[in-house]
Amino acid sequence: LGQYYRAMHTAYITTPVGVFQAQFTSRGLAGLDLPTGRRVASRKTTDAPLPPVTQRWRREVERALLAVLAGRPPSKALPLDLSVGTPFQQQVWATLAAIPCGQTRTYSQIAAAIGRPTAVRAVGQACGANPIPVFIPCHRVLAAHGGLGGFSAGRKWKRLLLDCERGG
DNA sequence: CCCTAGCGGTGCT
DNA sequence: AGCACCGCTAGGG
Repeated sequence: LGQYYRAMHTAYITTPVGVFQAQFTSRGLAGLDLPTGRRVASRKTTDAPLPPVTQRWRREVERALLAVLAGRPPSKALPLDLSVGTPFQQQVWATLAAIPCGQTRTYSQIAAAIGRPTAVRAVGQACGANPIPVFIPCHRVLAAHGGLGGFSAGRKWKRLLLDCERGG
């Protein structure tokens, strides 16, 4: 398996809706920060030098992000590093990753899917701890009775991502 | 619509 | 050990 470097490399990815910030470890994409209104225009967006593998991953993430925002599912799976989570969180995140594009689930359904039907609120917390939004699609999890539910980067982003996937 | 009680994982002390 | 968070939910005004 080789050595595992937890140290992160940061890369900035510019899109029509703002500048995303990606963190990479030696295993792949480990974190994605969505644009926060104030960072969009003025913040520095120049990457420090990246190792060649990371440069390639950066291009893949950029391509995938632009595809998602254009309403198309990404063509290839990205290397994701989800090693930071607890076992419970990793179960939740794996279940999120299995929700097909264009579909949604409720927090209760996720809880049932991992065999903890009453841990609904903990599922919500695990969704909030998801370090790779968009690609671990926590935005596809909605509240039980038609509510949008929360989103760590703000409900505005949740709606935008859902609109991208619904509109086609 | 609101409010409330109950829920379970996580992190801090 | 205890305790205060939370992207929740079902039930009842």
